[in-house]
Amino acid sequence: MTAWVLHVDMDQFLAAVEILRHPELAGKPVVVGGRGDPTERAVVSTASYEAREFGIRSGMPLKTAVRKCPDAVFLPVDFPVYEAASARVMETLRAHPGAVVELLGWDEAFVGIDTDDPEVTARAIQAAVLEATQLHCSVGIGDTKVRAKVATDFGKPRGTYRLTEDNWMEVMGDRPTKALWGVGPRIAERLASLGIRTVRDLAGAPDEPLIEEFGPNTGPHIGRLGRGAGSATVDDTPWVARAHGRETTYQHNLQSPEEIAAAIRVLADQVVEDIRAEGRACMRVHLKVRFAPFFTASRIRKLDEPTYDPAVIADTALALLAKLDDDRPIRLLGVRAEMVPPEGGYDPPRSHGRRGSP
DNA sequence: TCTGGGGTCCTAGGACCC
DNA sequence: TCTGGGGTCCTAGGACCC
Repeated sequence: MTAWVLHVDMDQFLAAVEILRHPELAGKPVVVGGRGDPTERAVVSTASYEAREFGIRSGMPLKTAVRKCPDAVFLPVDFPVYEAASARVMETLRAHPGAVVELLGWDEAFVGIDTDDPEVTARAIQAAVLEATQLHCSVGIGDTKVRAKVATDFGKPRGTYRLTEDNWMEVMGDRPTKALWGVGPRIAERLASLGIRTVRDLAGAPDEPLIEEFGPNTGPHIGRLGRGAGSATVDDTPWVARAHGRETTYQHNLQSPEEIAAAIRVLADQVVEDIRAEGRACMRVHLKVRFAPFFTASRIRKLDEPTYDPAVIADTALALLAKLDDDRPIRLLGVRAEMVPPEGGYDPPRSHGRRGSP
């Protein structure tokens, strides 16, 4: 028996859930995003495969999507329904004998499992998820988390794919560094400035220039990504939130001090609901503001005393905003409350996009 | 036609103390 | 008159992911 990492990823998750309860939408271009109104300021959360054929992608403004496919069906994001579907999926994964399940998001998880035939296990998991939820998923198989995660894309839709030390370079070597999980456009650009463009370039790069460019922790981490190396340990410790925040893009830019203050109070009230539910007080307030046309700033302030008082959080956010001293119209405001850590701290300290050692 | 909302972690640099 | 290191706390801001 060998220890394997499986990465289970639901196919077109939000769109698939919507099609389940609206079967007449099967086969049609379906776009889930915002309030389902493509004339509003909002973006695509998930596009069905049919919608993707028109060039519609996640993160794209709804207004762009409707131009690409005027006949697409636009639906609002319905969080409670997706949460329920997600819970059934994760339950199913946990029920698989010997599986250790680490959630990565609503619609994906790592599954650690000892097996001689990971493809057979992957197929069994796909069948179990389909039976329990009528939803399809793809499964990446790897000898590390990074390789399993990257492998999933080659298995989509409804398939499996295996990436290990043996075929990593053959499959990934000529691809751009951006194809790696954890390398976004900015890091890809900085790597290119070092002459590193492909995964093979990165895998062969010595640590020193990476450390110089990205720092002592991140530099070697990025190098390891190029090799597909890294942790193979799937950790099922329940995730504990560090912070809760709310942000809103306004359909019309905010201009007057009164409407700005009112908007911040609304956000602070919502944030307090969330941290009360968590039972941990706010110790630091983060303000995020996007001025029109598109300049984003963020500021943080530690509170003298942890608090659940929405007025304190709102006043702190307003003070941070005042300090920015920028009177351009505002198109987005965000208030985030960093919470007091739980007794004994975060254990183990970890996260999804974890960077650095080990 | 401008570009969501929920998160996490990392790096750098200043302030301050010993 | 010039000026060491080490450590911690805090803020600013960047980057990534789903």
